[in-house]
Amino acid sequence: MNKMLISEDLLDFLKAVSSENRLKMFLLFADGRERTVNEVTQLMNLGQSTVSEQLKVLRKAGLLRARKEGKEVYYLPDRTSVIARLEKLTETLKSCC
Amino acid sequence: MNKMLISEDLLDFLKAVSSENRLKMFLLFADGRERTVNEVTQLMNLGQSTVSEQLKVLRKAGLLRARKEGKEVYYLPDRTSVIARLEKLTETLKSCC
DNA sequence: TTGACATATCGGTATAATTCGATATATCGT
DNA sequence: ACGATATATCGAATTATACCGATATGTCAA
Repeated sequence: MNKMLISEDLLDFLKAVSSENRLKMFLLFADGRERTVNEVTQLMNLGQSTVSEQLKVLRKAGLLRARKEGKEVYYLPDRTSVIARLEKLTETLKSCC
Repeated sequence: MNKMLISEDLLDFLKAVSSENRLKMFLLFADGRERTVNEVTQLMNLGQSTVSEQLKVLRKAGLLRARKEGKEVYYLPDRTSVIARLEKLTETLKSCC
């Protein structure tokens, strides 16, 4: 009855948070404040290009959103999307229980 | 207030479910029934050694438990642990929201 | 003890992910 | 238009992951 195939979206979400650095990066936003790529680069111990790429991964996976203002790009958590994906994950995994 | 460092356990859990094949493997147990390594091997399109290894990953990550009976090893979902880790994840990720 | 079977481990290979430095692109101020 | 700054993209190197076949280990039955 339950054709539980795994959605692309869910898998992207899981891949995004399965990297320690990316997860740390995301948790920088725990205060809800937005940050520029440069700010994140300072806080992480990684090169600028790396941070840019990984923030993009987090964005495509629905964890962050990006807002461009002048020459800067502000990233911020995508509250709605994160919650939706968490619920989807919970529903999927709990199917066994 | 919230010193949110990432636990090894949580990361293992995330890595385990971030692979499509491992996730499929886990979802085979959606009916709650236990299965041997061989049974899982039949259902997935993978070699026996691969399945054995990946089931071990799922077990170490707290998704499955293993029960040995004679020469067979029965795997089954670890309900309690899955739920605990899901809650931990949810709590961690929702810190931003 | 031997043979058959289930599972685990090992060694190797192919593929994918992470990271970097260099460079390209975009925007701003002068 | 030019220089400075922020970010993105590219190409390459390194490292990690997934997978396989072969083999080892453990268990049972004869």
